[in-house]
Amino acid sequence: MVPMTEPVPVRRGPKRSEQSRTAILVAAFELTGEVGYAALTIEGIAKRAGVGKQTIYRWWDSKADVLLDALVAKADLFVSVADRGGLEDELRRFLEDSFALARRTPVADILRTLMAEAQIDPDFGERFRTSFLHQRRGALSAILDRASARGELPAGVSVPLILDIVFGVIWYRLLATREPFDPALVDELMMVLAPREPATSRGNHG
Amino acid sequence: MVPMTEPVPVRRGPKRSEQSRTAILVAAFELTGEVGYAALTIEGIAKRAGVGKQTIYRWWDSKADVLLDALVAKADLFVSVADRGGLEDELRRFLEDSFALARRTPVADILRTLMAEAQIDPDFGERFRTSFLHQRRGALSAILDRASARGELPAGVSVPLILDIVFGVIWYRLLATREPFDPALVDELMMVLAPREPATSRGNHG
Amino acid sequence: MVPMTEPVPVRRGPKRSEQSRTAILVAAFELTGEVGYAALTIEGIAKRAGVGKQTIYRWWDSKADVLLDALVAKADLFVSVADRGGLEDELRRFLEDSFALARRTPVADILRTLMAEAQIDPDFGERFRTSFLHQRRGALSAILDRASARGELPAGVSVPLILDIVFGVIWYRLLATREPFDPALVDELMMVLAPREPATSRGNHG
Amino acid sequence: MVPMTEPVPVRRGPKRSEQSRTAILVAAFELTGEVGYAALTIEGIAKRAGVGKQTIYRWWDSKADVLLDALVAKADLFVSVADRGGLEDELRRFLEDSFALARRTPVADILRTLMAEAQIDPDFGERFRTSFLHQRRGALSAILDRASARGELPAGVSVPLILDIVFGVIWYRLLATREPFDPALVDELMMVLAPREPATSRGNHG
DNA sequence: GGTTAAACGAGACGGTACGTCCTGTCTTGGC
DNA sequence: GCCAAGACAGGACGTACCGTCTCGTTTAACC
Repeated sequence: MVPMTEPVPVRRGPKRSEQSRTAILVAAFELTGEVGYAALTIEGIAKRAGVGKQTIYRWWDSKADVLLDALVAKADLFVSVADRGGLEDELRRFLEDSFALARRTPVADILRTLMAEAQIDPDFGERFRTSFLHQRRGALSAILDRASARGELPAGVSVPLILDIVFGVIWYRLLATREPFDPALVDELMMVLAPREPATSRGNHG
Repeated sequence: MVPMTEPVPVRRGPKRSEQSRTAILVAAFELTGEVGYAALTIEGIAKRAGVGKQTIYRWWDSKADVLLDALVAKADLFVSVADRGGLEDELRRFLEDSFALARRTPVADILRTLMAEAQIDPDFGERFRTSFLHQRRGALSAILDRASARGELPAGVSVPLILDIVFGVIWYRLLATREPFDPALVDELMMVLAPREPATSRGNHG
Repeated sequence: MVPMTEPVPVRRGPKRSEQSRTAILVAAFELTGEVGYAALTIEGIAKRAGVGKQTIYRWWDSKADVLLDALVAKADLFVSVADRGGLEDELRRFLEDSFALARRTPVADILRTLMAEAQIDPDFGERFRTSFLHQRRGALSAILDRASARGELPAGVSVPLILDIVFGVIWYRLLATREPFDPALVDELMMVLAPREPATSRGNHG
Repeated sequence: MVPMTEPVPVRRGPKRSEQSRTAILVAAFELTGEVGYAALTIEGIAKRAGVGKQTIYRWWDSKADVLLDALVAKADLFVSVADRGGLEDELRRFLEDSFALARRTPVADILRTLMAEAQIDPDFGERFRTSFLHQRRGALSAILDRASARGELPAGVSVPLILDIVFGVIWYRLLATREPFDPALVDELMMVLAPREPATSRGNHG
């Protein structure tokens, strides 16, 4: 018997055009900025990118997916997660990086948009949650798990709760109040989530 | 001197049809449940309600505005804010009521949808924020201001921060994690926001 | 037997407002000139006339009927029919008057429009034919009948044929060629319809 | 030097669908017969033809243009113009053919409608005149020019006048009197337009 | 002089069609 | 076989009018 080789996909013809892909992402990014997501259309992207509509439909499921790719391609979404030896340092750094990201207007706009679309289009919601939100949550989770192992977390405050609070506050600001991401907010959050224990007792609020 | 009467706009002609208004709200509510917001159309609402499209356009700016009205008309959105003498009681009650609301599937679905639309349609966003979100925030704010006056708030934790945390956590669950509003979460939140000070030690939560 | 009196409609309440009627006719006339018949609407007439739509619907069946009334009210549609003793004189006079009428731009425009609407709206067509076209035809018919009695008509040329030719040529110019109603055309028509018999032989065209 | 080739518009993409075009013309024709021109709508044509509205708007300017195409496609609008050696024969043949055409109900109905629409929609009017009326006029004009060259026309009767009379009578019957196109009318018209010279007197050019 | 009914300006209403826009699919010809 | 171009069926958009129907006011005729 002949050993099975892998079924060889028989791909003939040209490979995916990187040039088209890039043009599409750029067009989507720019158009969102210019006309807003509501007025963003596949046709508009195609025309701006000098591309056939089919080329977009071939590789993405929706305009939100294009935008998600565009966001990742365009913006450096780095947030520090490195082990710096203590919750204080690491959490503060995470918050500062996250706030800095949320202050970059086009990034914030697209995040808002994607979170919105995730509510309206359930399929995209699934993709957005698993490919983006879970990943973000995992990053902070790593920091907090280390802190938990070190016994740095306040009693009664679980890791999931802190995740909910941190991301909750960030997204709530983005989506609801739209107030600026003031650095002072980092301090306030630190106070609640990683209170520095005074020598004698905590909670001493005169 | 004769007291000025208001200039009387002399409205002649037929009055707004309450019957049509109700039929539209019901239709919008039902259709959202049946086909989802993405497939909800003004035309569909009009047809279901047995109403001309113009009658919808005459009184609402968008399908999201219809849905917002429908939510308010349909759901009892009551959340307790009464002065019960102490933060502990009042905040817990507020959280429990809010969670209960967020557990009612159609209510949660419409809240998600409206928050999403608020991101995509800036005009509706403005209306949603001022007519709905601000009001909710004001309710909790009243509780917290009273508590602040009583000196019940932990040191370093401002009222706005608590507002952000409470609503942040609620909306983050609704929009992002979609995890159930477990009653235990109330306890956890209370622990962080209104820690019961035991006389001797911290974290003693019996 | 008691003689039948008319059934007495027992009309109480206000009489038809002549002011409204006039305002409507004027508005219809003006608007037709300004925006054209295609863009003429009952609503537009009502608004321009400062009148409720119902007032128009109460007294007219269609915008074409309003326009027909407006035409009659506005334009002096007199065409000479008087017995002048000979076909030559009378027919020439009739043609000249008719041409003069057809040269008055707004009159021609409205005639075109009404003839057009008569094709498209069969009910109005019926009214237009009986209340307007028949009357015109009757006028010329009177002239020709007199001429026929005097033996002035060329052999083999019946009255109905002349009616068809005269009105045919006029309407064809109005509707199809839109060429000016040149006075020379009167002469040409006279030549065909009422050739002046030279003493000796007919058809003597030197 | 290389001869310039035409710039070659490089038409890529699908060609116009003949199937859709035909379905549209048939639907327009049928619907006009069934519900009348006033109730004919682009939407109705599209639905009946199983076609998107855009496909109609892409290729035609108005429902009247569709109908004009439908008329040309559906009806054999042939009218004899051949040189038969004498005005008598040729004109009689032209009249008989034209009358026959005007007796075919759907043809007459559509002609009426198009002439009407030409009055109401000036743009269509222009197209109708140049693409249809001029052509008809040209046909008869050819006959008459030949006759004129042969000296067969009665003195004082110009070619344009005959054109006006012939088409005037036909259209006037179609639009105004709606009386049947009786064959006797041909004889009457011949008598006026091409009088057979009695044996004795002049003009006898047999 | 009070009653009653019609005509009125205004405009909300259920509808229908408009002409535009975009969807996602399909077709063509070039590379 | 991917691609740009773009025609296609479909369907919603938001607008404009249709003709009907209140509404409250004004104006006669009748009692």
